[in-house]
Amino acid sequence: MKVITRFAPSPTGYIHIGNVRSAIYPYLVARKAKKDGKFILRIEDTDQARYVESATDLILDTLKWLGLSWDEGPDIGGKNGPYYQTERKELYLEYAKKLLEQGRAYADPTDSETIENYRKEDNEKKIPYLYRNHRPETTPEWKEGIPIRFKADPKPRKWHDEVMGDLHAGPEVQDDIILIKKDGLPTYNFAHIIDDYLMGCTHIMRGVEYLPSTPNYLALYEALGIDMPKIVSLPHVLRPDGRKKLGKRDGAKSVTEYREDGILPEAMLNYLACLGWNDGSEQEIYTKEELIEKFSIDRIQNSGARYDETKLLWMNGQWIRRIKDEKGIDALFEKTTGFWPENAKNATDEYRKRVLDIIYDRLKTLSDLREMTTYFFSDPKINIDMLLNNKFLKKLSESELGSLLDISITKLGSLGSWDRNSLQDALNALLEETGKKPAELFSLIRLAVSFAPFSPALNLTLNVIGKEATLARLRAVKVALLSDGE
RNA sequence: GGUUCCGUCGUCUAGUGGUCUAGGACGUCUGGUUCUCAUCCAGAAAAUCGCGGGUUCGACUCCCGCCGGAAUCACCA
Repeated sequence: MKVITRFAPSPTGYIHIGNVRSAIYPYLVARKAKKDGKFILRIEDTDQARYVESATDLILDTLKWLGLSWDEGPDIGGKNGPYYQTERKELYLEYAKKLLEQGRAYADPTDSETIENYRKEDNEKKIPYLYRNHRPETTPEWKEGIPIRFKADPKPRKWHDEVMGDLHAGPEVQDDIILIKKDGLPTYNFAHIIDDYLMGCTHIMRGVEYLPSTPNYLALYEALGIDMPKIVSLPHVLRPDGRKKLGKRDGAKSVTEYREDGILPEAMLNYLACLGWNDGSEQEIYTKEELIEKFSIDRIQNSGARYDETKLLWMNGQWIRRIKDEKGIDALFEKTTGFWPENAKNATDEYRKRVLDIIYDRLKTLSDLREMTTYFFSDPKINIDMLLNNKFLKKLSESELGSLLDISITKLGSLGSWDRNSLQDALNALLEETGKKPAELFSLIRLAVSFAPFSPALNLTLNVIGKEATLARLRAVKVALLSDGE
């Protein structure tokens, strides 16, 4: 059984999280069918007014980042090309002419002003606006510059939707839709039907917003003598704060914006795939391969799902840890390029890996690296107030803090080996020597060395910072403390 | 307004007539992991299954009505 799916975006801008799922799901379905599956990418650029030059590249880039691949498309070609609808203009015309000959379509010379009036009149009369009620009595021979309209065959229609189940609609939603526009290009309504047929698509997966137009498509299939493909309506991704469909106007970010924010493509794919789909098990984290293996259309949810960034963030953290734990620090490190703080630019990869190794399990996004790791790469700005206001340290006097620093400097300075274990032993010994609680002594050293709100375990932090830098920083704080007291 | 779709914890969801005094995950809260933040672990709170009728010995699950929400009604896709 062949399974041919497609993603058919229009190049009007970036792909946002509200609509990538209509690329992910068909991809998954095609790949699940293995050798029998094919995923086609088609660019629906028939709207000249909204066309954005760079949009196609942006779309391709987004899909690639997510790890999606296609078997035919604008960049790689294929036997069903071309894959830009504007380049298929003659094809649509051919089929439109066929309908014209059959008397199932007509050239409509009515100007847009008149049409607008029809609409207004009907609205005032509170009757549903249907163009077929205003169908011109005589229509001219078709020639370029005149739109072609379908001649509707309104009747009750029933069909099956793989997600929504058995659906039906009455004649009141079927109308004389435009097939070919004045500019000679087809409308989406017509073009997609011809393309899907010619390209052999077996499943039409798209957002539910097309569901109300389906009766018109049914009529078109009928008139064209085309077997109807499987219709798979995908529920909307909803705004986090309400039940409305998420769109660019609601601030839906582009998928690639998340890449810049340090979201892993694995996490994005995982989150999006599971927003409105699950395999019935309690699994939450899925690799792309698992998704392909387990995905099934009949388990797609039929109600909309709110987009919840918190869960995405959680999932991203899970993926960061998973990559490190399963593939090692090098695999994670490769993904951190571009996310390091400015002052890390002269550090070696080796050093950065050591930093990553002790900090990775507190990352939610890769870009957290920028804020969380600066003190590993250069001496932090000394902030005595931060020390004095710390909830554990404010009980101690400045001279007491000073002598604690002295003892620490001496102890750590005499340390022969600077490895993690020796450091931990030394810190424990210091605890005993000073009689202080870890909360006090460790907070002091940690802050003196990092002046950061948080850091990894103290011995690990000192280990990476190194003996020389650690001692220098402690001494500098000691000096600053003295001058502060004067 | 017409048409169509949807309706289980705050959110994503499991659930296909009895095992549901409704399970999991995120989030929230509490406790633990020698400092912090996070991870991790343990635990808690959180859904009268939109409402009202029916069918049935029994309904979240089937039927009807209602209510609420959404989508769509372009020479845009």
